[in-house]
Amino acid sequence: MSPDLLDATFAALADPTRRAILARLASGEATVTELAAPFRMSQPAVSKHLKVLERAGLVSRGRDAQRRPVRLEARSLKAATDWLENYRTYWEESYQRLDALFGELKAEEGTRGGKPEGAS
Amino acid sequence: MSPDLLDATFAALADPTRRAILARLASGEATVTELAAPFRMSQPAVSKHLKVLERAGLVSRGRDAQRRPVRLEARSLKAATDWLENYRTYWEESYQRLDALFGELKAEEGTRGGKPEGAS
DNA sequence: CCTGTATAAAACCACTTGGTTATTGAACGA
DNA sequence: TCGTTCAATAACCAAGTGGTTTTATACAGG
Repeated sequence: MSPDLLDATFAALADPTRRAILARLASGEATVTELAAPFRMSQPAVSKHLKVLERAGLVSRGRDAQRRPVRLEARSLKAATDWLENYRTYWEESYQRLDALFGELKAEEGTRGGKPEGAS
Repeated sequence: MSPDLLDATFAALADPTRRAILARLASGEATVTELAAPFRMSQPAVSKHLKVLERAGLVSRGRDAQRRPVRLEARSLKAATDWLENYRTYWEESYQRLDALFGELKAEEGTRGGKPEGAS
């Protein structure tokens, strides 16, 4: 995933209204007015949110007469999740490795030459 | 995870500088000036980014004399990832369920009473 | 006690964001 | 063709963001 897309995706997910829109879309396509209804918010406001979601690739638009149905774009949702998952795993591993090392050093220092725990 | 924390977390992750800071922290604690060095950016700017990361719980600060070492907060990183993963799974499942249903309906309609594909 | 160092805080600026209302555009239905 | 409906665009506004420079604070060490 490109950094720009990551920026756009996380930024898109950072808004509760947009997360609610995604949640709503999980139960099927919807038009802009349908999406706007529950939000006590004007139609243009929702259109703006949709544009943000679209720029992040989280959503795509169809065409049905004058309606522009919105649908979840599962693929790019998965891409974003995978990215986070991979990085998180890596970060966590590094952290734990360092933490273990630090713990070892501290233990050594404390006991002056008698490693207490099962340090490899 | 509370909506506010989700907002803060995704917003924090939406900035490439902050993601780079997290990546850097995976290889160990660092001070503000250490973190600021590679970024051709002033120290206060980095301090602001750190405050954003801290508000999201992604990072915590220690105290070592006048230094304030920053460390990755693996736990809340995991919380965020888990949240996304759960929701993504749910969304994707709903989507696929609906998509399959839609495919079935279309097939029925198209062939007028002779399901062509292996629809269960 | 003064000096240097590490960080935070303040004040400021340009740009973006999330919202509004009003207007325009596109497609249908009669 | 005319009105209606769904959505996008425009123009605007308040508040937030990401950066700056300058100033203040806290601590260590001679």
